[in-house]
Amino acid sequence: MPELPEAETIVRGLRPAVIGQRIRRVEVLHEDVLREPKAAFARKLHDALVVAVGRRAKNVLLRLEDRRVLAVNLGMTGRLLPFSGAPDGAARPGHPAVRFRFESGGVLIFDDTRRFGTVECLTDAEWRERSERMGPEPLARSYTASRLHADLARSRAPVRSWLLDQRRIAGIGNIYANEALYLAGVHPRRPARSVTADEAARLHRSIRRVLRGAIRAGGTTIRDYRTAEGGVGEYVRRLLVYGRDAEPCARCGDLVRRLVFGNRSAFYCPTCQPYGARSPRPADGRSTSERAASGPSAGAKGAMRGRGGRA
DNA sequence: AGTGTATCCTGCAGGC
DNA sequence: TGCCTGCAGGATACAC
Repeated sequence: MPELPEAETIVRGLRPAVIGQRIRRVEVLHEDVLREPKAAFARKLHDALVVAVGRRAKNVLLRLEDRRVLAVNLGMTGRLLPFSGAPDGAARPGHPAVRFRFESGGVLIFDDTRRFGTVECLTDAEWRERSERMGPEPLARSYTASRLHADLARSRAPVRSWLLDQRRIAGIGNIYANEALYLAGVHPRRPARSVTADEAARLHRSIRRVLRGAIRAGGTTIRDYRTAEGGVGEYVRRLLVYGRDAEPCARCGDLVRRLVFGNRSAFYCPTCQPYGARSPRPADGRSTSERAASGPSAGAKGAMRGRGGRA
């Protein structure tokens, strides 16, 4: 999906288009992105005024009157596309799921090819309960390296799986987890609690650096993600390991490898991210799930189709 | 507590 | 050309 930087980019682009707009009508074209019957959902939103737009983790939040929240989780392929009136040719909705029609004549479309995304209208209390179940925001001032280290110490999960767990840290997905681990020199399969204080400090820095850099670049477009203005995310050109199976590491020239665990691909450089000081990779990792460096995966190559060159 | 697997869904690339 | 397989930025639920 859209991870934290993509959600943040959408939020920034959406603000001028939707703040101050009053929803006149809601049209649900695919009910499976809702968590309640469409009639009830549409009734809640009738005549609601959008007062602010924000983000929590990977969720885009349209704040309404009465402290209610329209919470949008973009899933893998969700997009929020505002149109002021006449359709311009930027990013045409190919799979509209929900259309919000404003009093002004403008329209906001939640478009989602795979429909893994969700759109919910929550009360202040419902939203707060939801938010409390999510981990800390990695870009918050209060999120320190020592906090990260202390939290990592409580889990035996592989550190890449740990970073993807929204209850532990919010907003990180597979792309930025892999990039941050690469920059920190930490093998993705290392048990979270084996990460030392020094490594946690490096990881803390690299997480922030990657997320901030991606926000500045407008996110990462592999295929479906678009900014609210319909543009692509340029961070795709700065990716150092994600999707680069069998390509040379930018730092040492060794070949980037792909591992599969936790049902997701992990990309790493075996030289820059040794599993341990003594054994360069998990003792049993190679025979089970590690792919030969000479066999780039069809899926990873396919996912990276059409992107630009290395930065 | 973790892992592997399956589920929701569509589109696309690669192999044959 | 077509058919089949596997993969994809996410989240969750299940059995082991």
